[in-house]
Amino acid sequence: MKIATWNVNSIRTRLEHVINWLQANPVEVLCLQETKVIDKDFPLQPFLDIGYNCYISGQKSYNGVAILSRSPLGQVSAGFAPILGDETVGSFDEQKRLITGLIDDIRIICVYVPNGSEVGCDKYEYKLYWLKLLQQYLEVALDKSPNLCICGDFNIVPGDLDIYAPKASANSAGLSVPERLALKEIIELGLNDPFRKFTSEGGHYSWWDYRAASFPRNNGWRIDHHYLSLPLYEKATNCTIDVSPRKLVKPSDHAPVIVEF
DNA sequence: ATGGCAACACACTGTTGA
Repeated sequence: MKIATWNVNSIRTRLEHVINWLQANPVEVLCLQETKVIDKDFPLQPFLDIGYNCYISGQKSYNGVAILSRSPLGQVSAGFAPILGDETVGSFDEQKRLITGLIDDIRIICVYVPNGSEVGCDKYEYKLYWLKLLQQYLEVALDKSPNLCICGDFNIVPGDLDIYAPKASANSAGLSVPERLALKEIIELGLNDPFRKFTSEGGHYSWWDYRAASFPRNNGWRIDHHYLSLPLYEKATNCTIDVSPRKLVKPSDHAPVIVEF
């Protein structure tokens, strides 16, 4: 089984790329982020036509997540509130950043972690609190599901090997100590990064800035990840970043990442 | 230090992204 994640930076703009990619790479599950479209305008039919069930949670202009799956998902829900309750979550589900469903006995969670903008600003504080909620959410989810795969755009560079210029970017959102600590605490719930099971060297990235010829220079960041509970991690046979869609005309700034088990 | 590129909306400029 292959489970892929891809921040598409607008599903309507990237529709042809995603359809073509799925036809060439018929993964069981594709998790999408930054769909940037309200649910009634999501282009469902092209995905139904090629055999994917669609589960979507979108909003106007920003954010938005979706899970596409060859077989129907069970127990689908969006946002933190179905697990954590309205009182804990407050207004944090207004931004559509999490959707989940069950395939076989595997809990799939698709996330778009906030960007954070600049260290110390309101959006950065929002990101840190959002990560706290995610941690609480995962504690419950892991308790219920021994087989769990969370994947998406984490907007955090886990280690200095995961970015082309760690020192120059050290003060950027995505690298700060509190963000990395928040991710570490999430991982320590019992999750594992399958990319690092198979690849120990640096130079492998999933996002490249549109500006300054970042992609041809491979000036990238590895911020799109899967995290697997131990039973799944042990079964993982491969985890790769497919850079080919990033080479197309009008690409997303992110590349898809695929785990196989 | 700054800007560069792309997508979107109460659109031709401002905001967001990472």
